[in-house]
Amino acid sequence: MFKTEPSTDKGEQTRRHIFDCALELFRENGFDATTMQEIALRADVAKSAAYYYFPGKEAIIQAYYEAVQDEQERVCRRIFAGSGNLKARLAAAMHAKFDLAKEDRKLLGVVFRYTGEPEHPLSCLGAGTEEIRRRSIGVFREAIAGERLPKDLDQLLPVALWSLQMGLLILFLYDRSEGQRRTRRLADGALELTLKLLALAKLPVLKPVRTKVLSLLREADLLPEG
Amino acid sequence: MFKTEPSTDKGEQTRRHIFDCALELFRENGFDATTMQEIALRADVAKSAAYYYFPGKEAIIQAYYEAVQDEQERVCRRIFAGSGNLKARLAAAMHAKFDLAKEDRKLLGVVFRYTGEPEHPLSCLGAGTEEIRRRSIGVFREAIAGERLPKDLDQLLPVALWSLQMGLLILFLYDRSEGQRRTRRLADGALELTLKLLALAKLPVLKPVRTKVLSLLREADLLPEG
DNA sequence: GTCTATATAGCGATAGAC
DNA sequence: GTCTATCGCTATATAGAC
Repeated sequence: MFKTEPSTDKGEQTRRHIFDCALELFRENGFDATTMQEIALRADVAKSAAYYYFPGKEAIIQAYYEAVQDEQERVCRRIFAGSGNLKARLAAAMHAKFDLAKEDRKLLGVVFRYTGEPEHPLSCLGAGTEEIRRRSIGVFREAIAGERLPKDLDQLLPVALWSLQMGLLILFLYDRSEGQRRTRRLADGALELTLKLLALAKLPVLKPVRTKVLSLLREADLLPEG
Repeated sequence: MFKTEPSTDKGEQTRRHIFDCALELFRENGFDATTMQEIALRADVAKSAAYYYFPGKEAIIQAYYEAVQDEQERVCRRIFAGSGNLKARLAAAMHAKFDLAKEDRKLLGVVFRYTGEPEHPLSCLGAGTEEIRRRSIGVFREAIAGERLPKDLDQLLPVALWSLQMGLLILFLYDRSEGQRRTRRLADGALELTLKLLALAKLPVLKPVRTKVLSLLREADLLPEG
């Protein structure tokens, strides 16, 4: 990956300090309007010190997204330990990320900047972000862990829910309703629908459809273990 | 929009010439590796002449995407005039864009660069690209024009098909199979499934689901005429 | 390993020529 | 309206100091 993990205490502190200052500036003036120069200035280090820890501004955003992911996992693990209700667990996973990102919607948008560029190390669907994506999908895997589903659905659901979350995150960024309640309602509705479809998927009429969907996705290499 | 429409013949020629040279360079060296300086150099104009016609490199990509859209419409109109088969029309619309972009997959990725930034003029979901998006959806509207569907589905389908196309386009960029046949098969399968679901949507069992989906999307402002 | 000083090259804005 | 010359600012690589 991209990170230059500092190996000393002092380095760790400097890195953290640069990171904090950068986020401050991003929040004050926006991502594009902030320069590495300004970040270094506020952190009281030379510009090249900032580059030593982060290859560029985008790497700082990536670190920010990883922090959000850490926090989501912490929150979800606590909730999953308590509740046995599937719908509540899924809703918690979805809304946790919204809650964490709601003050930083402009920053979050940058995470999607290289979605269309497979080779870019920061492409949110590319090889460079595989680990964080695996963790992000893992949250949903844990959410449905107790459900005893057929094996194919057990593979399909976490990826499907993660895709849903990514799509909703984009809508979230465009949602100008207060507290983004429009997107939150859509998320709730989509989850309800997912659960309904999950039940329907077992009906005889829909059996061929279910098989078709799964084989299509498998062929397109969109499911784990090809 | 972003365009500086030249009003003289000479201006139109210069613009076109800069555009052609830029595309050449993008194809040779990639988008990010190409500078406005180099573009101007190849086009035999001053750098600021390039900036006079295009506010930046991204604007050139936007113009490229508009050219692709023009061509897709031309191709589709010809096909739609001939064939009455719904599935063939939809497949034609999907594959037309793939065919046009297949040599320029790296360039196309840049079109998605500002997807997560609503205010950016080049955000492919933002206000600045509304016209081209309307046209892109319109292709699917024309494809289903002869179908006499219930009014709600008539509104839903074009937007749904356009979303499908956008999603498939991203997979298309990541698809390293020869001729991107993996994505093309997925597209065919997804269309088949869509038509199947369209038929199923009329079954009594699924009536509440259909209503739910439509009201959800309407609430989230994802359908025309709110 | 941590960080600074320095150097090159591109971006994009401006004033103004034609 | 079309285009040029020029300028200040930024990104980022490199050599090397501590």
